[in-house]
This record gives sequence, structure tokens and C-alpha cells, in this order.
Amino acid sequence: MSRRAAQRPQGLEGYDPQRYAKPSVTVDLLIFTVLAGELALLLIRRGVPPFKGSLALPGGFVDVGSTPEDQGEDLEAAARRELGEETGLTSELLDARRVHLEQLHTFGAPGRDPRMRVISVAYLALVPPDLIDHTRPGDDAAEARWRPLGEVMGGVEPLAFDHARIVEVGLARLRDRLDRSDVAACLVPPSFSAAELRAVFEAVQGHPLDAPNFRRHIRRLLGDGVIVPTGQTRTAGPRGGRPAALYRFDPGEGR
Amino acid sequence: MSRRAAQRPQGLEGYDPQRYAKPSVTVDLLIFTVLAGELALLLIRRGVPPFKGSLALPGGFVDVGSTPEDQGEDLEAAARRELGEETGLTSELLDARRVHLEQLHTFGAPGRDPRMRVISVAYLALVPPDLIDHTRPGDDAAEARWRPLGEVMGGVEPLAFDHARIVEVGLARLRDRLDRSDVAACLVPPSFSAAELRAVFEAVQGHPLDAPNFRRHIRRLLGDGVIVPTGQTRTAGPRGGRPAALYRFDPGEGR
DNA sequence: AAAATAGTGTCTGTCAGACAATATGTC
DNA sequence: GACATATTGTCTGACAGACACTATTTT
Repeated sequence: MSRRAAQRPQGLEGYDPQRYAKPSVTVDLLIFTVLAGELALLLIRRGVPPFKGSLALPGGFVDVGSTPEDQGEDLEAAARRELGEETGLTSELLDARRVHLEQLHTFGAPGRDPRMRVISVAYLALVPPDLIDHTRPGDDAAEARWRPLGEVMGGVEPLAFDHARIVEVGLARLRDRLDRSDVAACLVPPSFSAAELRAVFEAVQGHPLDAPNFRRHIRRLLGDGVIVPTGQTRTAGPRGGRPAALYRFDPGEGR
Repeated sequence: MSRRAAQRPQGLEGYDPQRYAKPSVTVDLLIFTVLAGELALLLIRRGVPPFKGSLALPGGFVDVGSTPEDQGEDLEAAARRELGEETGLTSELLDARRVHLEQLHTFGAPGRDPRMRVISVAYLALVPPDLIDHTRPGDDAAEARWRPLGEVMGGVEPLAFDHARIVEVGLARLRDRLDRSDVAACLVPPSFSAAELRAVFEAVQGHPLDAPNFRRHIRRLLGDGVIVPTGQTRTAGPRGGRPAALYRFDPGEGR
């Protein structure tokens, strides 16, 4: 019980911080999309130890600068930068309200990286399927690929570090968000039918939803002005069926 | 756009982490209780610059060890340690399910501490009022005192660093938690009346609640076994009134 | 009896799950 | 017409806000 830290008299006060060891701080990204009606996660394959050859979340160090004047980049900026690198999305697209990015949780257990103490701030990102550039699956050397969540959680290929836990936390957060905010807009193409939006909900929640009841949800979104009809329709089934009305999320007043 | 970090090829791979600057990492604590029917926050007064003399959240450095074998303490362990130091609570009391502790958010904007890059992992803690040792308001030199939230948010005495923002985020989280989990148990004494529990909800939510409707909530908690009647009653008003039945949160099966 | 506090019951509106029924298209 | 899909409507139960009313105690 005689930890170094416990002997200091007071938090940040009266001490030269340079005298104390510092951890490495990284940003890990949990990038979700919906592909073929299934929730999918962007994972890389590690090329170096530890966990060489294992699947892992994309991530990288946070630029913390080197002087009190240049303290580097914000955590969210680091996450956004990594997101751009891994998905190949330009910063304009990332700013265009089509991509959701929020801080998820910070993971910092000792020993989670055997090389050194690493504290990882995990971010949850949602990318609409139409923005995925299938011709450029990875930005750099590492093989970055979309993998169905079922496959990832199946445990066939265990994830590196504590990344399996991060996925769990992220999925729980995503499920919580879906009902309580407009993040679904970041998982559908700009124009979508009720059935397509329902498919997104089903993919995230992992179980089928009653179509008529979900339409009620659509009607409420319409009434609240969250989504608006485009006026167009589209036939879904290969062998016919009534065409579905199309909607889009209201871009809002500001822009 | 030529950040150091952006030039590295890949996240954690293929690099000697020692070559890169590291931030200081601290844990900041948002410790709430309910005092005299009002939500209160434990704050210290800073004794050294920057923000000398200002009110601030208690916090401290995370022990990150010094070798790959000794990587120091977990983030939550650091938070729990600080919590014990600031409140004077023993670790047994902290483990006794009477104190709630959860990670809130990580704040790491460059410049939030003018001296150096500091990344703070904020934790939300809830301490039941009966556990507060009024005879020992502070553990060490710094003046640690409970302050009504209204006073803190009033802006009369601005908080140090970005701590005002942390308080905002924490209050929002607390309000969200109150309805969706049993954290209220950590804001009432072991035995309480319906009116006392209601007062806690009112203090957190910041507006009065309808007493009869809140009783319905109590009945549901009873039905779900979340709380149980103690069998005792207590008279509240100084000039009479019907005595109130007392309840306690069910300690649960496990223990 | 009066005052104060605790507790019950009712009415109303919102929302979700289950599911019957109707509408509109393709083959 | 058969089939597939979209859409509407209905019934029911859970829950919240407003509020009238009853119950039990002290003074």
C-alpha cells in the first residue's frame, strides 16, 4: 500500500510533473457501419509483436507536443485524424454530419500492453455505408478490413490486447444511443426506405423488429421533423412488391 | 497539417514508444452527495499556481509504474485511492456497495493546463450523506469542503482549469443514471422514507416531483425487490403528521 | 378540531409489442 | 391471380403527469 502516488501531498499541486513517469496515450477507434444488413467493424491485422498477426482496433498515439506552448492535438482531433487515415475519408466528409464520432471510454489497466503502460482513449465512430470506398480498403500497409460483428464476437479470431472488451462496451453504447439520438442517420445512405432504416435497427439490436410498429416510429420521426419524405419511391424485392416511400434525415436549419 | 503523429505509418506498430513525448495523466474526481436536501460537490481550494486560490476538483496523478513489469495502478484504482484520501473513507466502506464510482469522460484538450499537456480521466462518485465524516472535512493541507451545487454552478467562484465543464458533464450523467440504475442507493442513508428518496431525486433533477406519483415509483421498486420495507416508521414533521414507512435498498442475494 | 405529513385511486396521454387487415406494386 | 412488400389500424399493457381524496399522527 505504499504507492508512489499515495505519498504525494496533493493532486497536481506543488510538484514538478517531469519528475514522474508518464504513460503512453493512444486513441483506439471502434468504427462501425452496416454492410449487407449486418453490423460491421473496421479492424486491422497487426504486423508486429505483441499480438502479431492478430486482429486489432485501429489506433495511434496522440500528438501531445513537446512544449507548454505546443501541447499537440486534442483527443478528438487525434481520433478524427485516425478515422480519416483508416477509412480514407476526407476531412470535409468527416465534418459533413454524415459521420458520428464520440468518446467511448478510457482503458488503462496496467499490463494491457506488455511493452509499457498504455492508456487508450476509445472512440466510437459510425460511418454510413455509402461513404465506404470499397476500392481502397486500407490506407497503408496494415490490412484494414470490414468484418461482420458476428464473426468478430464469435471468438474464432481473438482480438489483440483488451480490444474484445472495448468492442463490448462500444456495442452497448451504440445500442443505447440508437434510441436516444439521431445517430442512425450515420448508418444509412442519404435516402432510405422505412425497411432500410429498420434493417439498421435490427442489425444493431441483433433481433428482428415488427415492421408495422417500426412504421409508427417512422411516423413520429416525420412528425418531429427529424426525417422528411423525399417524394421518391423504390421497389425493394426482386420479384415485385409495393414500392417504398423514401426519406432522408432533415439536414436541419443550420446549413 | 504536418503533425508529428501523422507521419508515423501505423498506430502502435513498429515504433519505439520511448521516442515520443508522453502526456501527464491524472484522475479528477466529481464527488457528489446530498446535503440538506441539496446536491453538493466536494471541492478543494488550490494552494499553488496556476489557478492558485481557485476552487477545483480533487485529483491526482495516476501511478503508471516505471517498468514493463510494474506498470502501476489501474485508473479506477487511482480514482478509488483519491476518493479515500479526500473523503476520509476507508477502503472497506468504499467496497461496501454504499459508494458509487464510475468513469465519466476523459478531458485532454491541449492547453487546459498551461504548464504541460495533461490528460485527465474524470470519475463520478456518489457518497451517501451518512458516511460523510463532518469532523474531518479534509484529509490534508488543501481545504476540501462540500459546496452546494447551486453555489458552484452560480459562477460566483469560477472553477480552475476546465473543471466547470467537467461538472456539467457529470451532472448530466448523474441525471441520466438516476432513472436507469440503482445509484440513488448511494445518495440516501441505509434507511429512508419515500419522501427522503424523493428529496434526493428532486435535488438531482433540480425540480419538485409529485409526491403521489413518486409513491408509485416506490411501489414499483418494492414490487421489483429493489427496495424492501424495514418495518419501522418515523415521524418527519416537527409539528406532527403521519409517520412514514421506512425502506432500505435490498442488499441483494450475493453477500 | 386544525394542521401536517403519508398514502391511495383515478383520469389522461404517450409509447411499445402483438397482430389483423388493407394497399400497391411485379411476375 | 399469386406473391411480395408497404402501410394502416386496433387492442393491450406499462408508465408518467395532474390531481382529488383518504389516512394517521401531533398540537
